[in-house]
Amino acid sequence: MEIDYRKELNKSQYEAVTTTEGPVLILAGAGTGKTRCMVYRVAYLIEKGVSPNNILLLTFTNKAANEMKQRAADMLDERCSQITACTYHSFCAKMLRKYSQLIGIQSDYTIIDPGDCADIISIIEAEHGIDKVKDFPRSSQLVSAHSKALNTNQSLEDALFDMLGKWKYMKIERFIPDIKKILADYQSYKKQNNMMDYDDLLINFISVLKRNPSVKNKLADIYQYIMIDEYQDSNYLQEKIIFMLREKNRNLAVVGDDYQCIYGFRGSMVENIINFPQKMSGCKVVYLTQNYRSNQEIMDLSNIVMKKHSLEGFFKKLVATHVANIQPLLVRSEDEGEEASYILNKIMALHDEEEIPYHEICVLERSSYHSVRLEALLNKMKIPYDKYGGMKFFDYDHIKNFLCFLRCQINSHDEIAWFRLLKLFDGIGNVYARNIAATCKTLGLEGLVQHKYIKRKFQPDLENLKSFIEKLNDQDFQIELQSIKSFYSRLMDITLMLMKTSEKKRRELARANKQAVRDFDTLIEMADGYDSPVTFLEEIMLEASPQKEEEEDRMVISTIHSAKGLEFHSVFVMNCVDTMFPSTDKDQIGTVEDNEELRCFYVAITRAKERLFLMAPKYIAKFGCVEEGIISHFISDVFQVKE
DNA sequence: ATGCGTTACGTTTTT
DNA sequence: CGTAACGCAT
Repeated sequence: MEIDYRKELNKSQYEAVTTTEGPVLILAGAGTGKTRCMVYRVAYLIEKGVSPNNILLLTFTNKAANEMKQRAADMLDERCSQITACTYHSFCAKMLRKYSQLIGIQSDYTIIDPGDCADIISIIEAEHGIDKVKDFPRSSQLVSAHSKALNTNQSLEDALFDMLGKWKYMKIERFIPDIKKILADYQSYKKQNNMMDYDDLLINFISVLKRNPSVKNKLADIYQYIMIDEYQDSNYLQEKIIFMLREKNRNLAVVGDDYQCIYGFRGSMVENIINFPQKMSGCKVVYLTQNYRSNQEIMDLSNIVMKKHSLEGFFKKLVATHVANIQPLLVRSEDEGEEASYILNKIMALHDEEEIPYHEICVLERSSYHSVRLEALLNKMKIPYDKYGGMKFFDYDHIKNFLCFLRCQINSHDEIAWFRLLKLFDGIGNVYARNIAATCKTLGLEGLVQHKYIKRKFQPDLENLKSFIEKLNDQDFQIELQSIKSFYSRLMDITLMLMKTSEKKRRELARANKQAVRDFDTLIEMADGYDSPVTFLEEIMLEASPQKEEEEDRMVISTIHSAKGLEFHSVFVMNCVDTMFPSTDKDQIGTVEDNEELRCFYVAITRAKERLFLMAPKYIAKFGCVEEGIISHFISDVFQVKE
């Protein structure tokens, strides 16, 4: 099928799509057809005769990558789905499965998530005997400071300072040498145990490229055309990778919008996109400013807010295609309860009277707990919704524990997985678990029967566990998952029985257990199509959400961070009051944090196509107390307040 | 050393 | 209001 690019794209989009040689920066404001450009670009390259094998498309989530591949394939043909399209992390993971031996790492390494990292740090702290020192930062804090330092090329001290603030940093400053020692041990622990955290995927791939020019050249030759989505959110390490692959051939298209850089806390650097033209000589810059998404009223609001408050970046004034004669609304409800019921009623009105399908309605929130009241109402009224952001499926303890059964089966020396599993048994707490896990680290399964607490009452349980895991090895993957489900749920029942707590708590726990078992079924469904735990675990670690069934018409509740790239007929933005959204207040105007909040606000309002409701309760609950809700300083001077 | 009950304390966002 | 660190009794 022939595609008429000139007809289907506007002038700047056409330029963005057809500039295939050399570096190009595509500055695409919200709703200006960024994704469309990427999809057409893939099709264009392939139609021009470029082999799919030579195209690399890096996106922010693997979901986005798959969608773009699919759209290009639907438009042109199946060849489009043969391109390499994934996140930086998945790409590095794939490359390391091939090349990690070159830097002395086995290729069957395990990917660990920040929770596992924190567990490792705790174990190391215990070895050093500093697990009970007062004021010592929590292991999860050390993990994120360490990660931030690496991703931003900062010193550990600076990263900790940024994270904790001056006051708290002073309290922990004296621990810096200890922290550095722990982190050094942490690095060697991972190496010894054949593990990589998210940052290692990037860092180790960089060292492969650095130490092996032949590999670098080979990959540069394979991936002749590289495209990167959401470039404003790339960080120091990610840019480094791309620049290394682009030393010779410079066919690199980066797409993004500096106004939408909202991952600074994770090391994203707006400077990467802002300075891209300077860094890549001969770079062409294409501006996309024609907005196809929102009505002019919504565009006016976003233009005015950015003009008033934005401190840096390329100023872009976006133009809409149509006027709606409906203004965005600022809703001043009494409190958060009324905010929730206002949203609920409006949703029902939109759906029932204006016939807006649920999936065209979205509630956005700065933080994922803001919607608890609303969710209760939606459940009560049986309005179906999906929730994006916040706690993810694979972050839940029962899911992680479930996966630890698999991990122990695959690698019976996986200390971290043993540590988690052992704590499930009655009578085993942190200390016993740590020590027995350490034994398993060296002895594997035998560790369960050769540790130093062999006479304790939990020993029969451990022997049971041992034979259970041994049996797993002979089973088909699906059957294996079923066995784990029944083993683990029985374990949960027994633990509940042995507990001596109030009837209230007991009922609560029983309900949680039931939910857990339902989640296991979801997990088992997700594993359908995989025939081994190894590949399943890898995919899971890098894209942590179960795919939902498409049929039902469901509305969306999402954090703003997880709503990137999405659009809806009607959008509600919750809690537009200082300290909630933005999380900063008037006193912080001019700080980097405040500016990131502004960009976050920009992302939020530009998700709306037609209707936009900015919610601002007059009173908000804080730590159980009530506080006045002060209208977000980004909009207080823009809106006349409607009561 | 564990596990329960008490108090203090603090709020993001995620590959 | 909910969670996490702390202290006391097993």
